[in-house]
Amino acid sequence: MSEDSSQPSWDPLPRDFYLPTARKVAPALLGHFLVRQDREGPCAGVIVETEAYLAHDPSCHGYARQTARNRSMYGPPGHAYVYFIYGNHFCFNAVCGPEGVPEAVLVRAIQPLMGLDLMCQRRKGRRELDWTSGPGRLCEALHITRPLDGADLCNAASPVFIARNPEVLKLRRALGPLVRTRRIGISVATHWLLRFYLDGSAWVSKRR
DNA sequence: TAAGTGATGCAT
DNA sequence: TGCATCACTTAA
Repeated sequence: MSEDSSQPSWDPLPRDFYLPTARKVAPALLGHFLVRQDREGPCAGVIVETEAYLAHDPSCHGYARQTARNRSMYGPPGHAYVYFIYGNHFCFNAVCGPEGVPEAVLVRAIQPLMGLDLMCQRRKGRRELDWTSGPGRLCEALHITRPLDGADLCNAASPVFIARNPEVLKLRRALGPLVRTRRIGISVATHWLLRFYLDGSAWVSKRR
């Protein structure tokens, strides 16, 4: 028995990967793997769309001050920041920058890789392109909810983590070009170019 | 294009 | 306490 779905050989990105500003980390995450494992089994996808939220960015949840909701953003890098929005949806972020500096990368879309049956179930049989093409959609497909807030993304035993793609450059070439645009759904700092995506992926949530 | 959904955070 | 806001999704 070499490897099976119960013992995947994922190699988590190290904590110092998340130490730089989210502006740098957001594009660097493209092509790596978001991995979720729970009682139902493992699920994973290629990260194809991200947005950076910065410490001195008025659209960042941590901009004003630390609160109960954004506490994880102020913690050490390489942990999850998961929040509930619009009464319906969760959004998943990777905390960046040193402890005390509230920065994070919102993962807006992944391209399904494994656990497709689970994603299909959780997304109620919708077409595959709609499973994970949006921040709320991917959280539903991977069953990412508030209890995962603060989870360690640098530990392969964690319920959610990010694994290194050893062929990330090759994959970026295949799914490129890498496009940088304005962020989606915000009302301030709307012109800042902090959204990044791989234009060749059909799972990108919105073009432009 | 707009309604739904409920936690959050700031103003009372 | 009250209420506007919200890093979204779906159905139309």
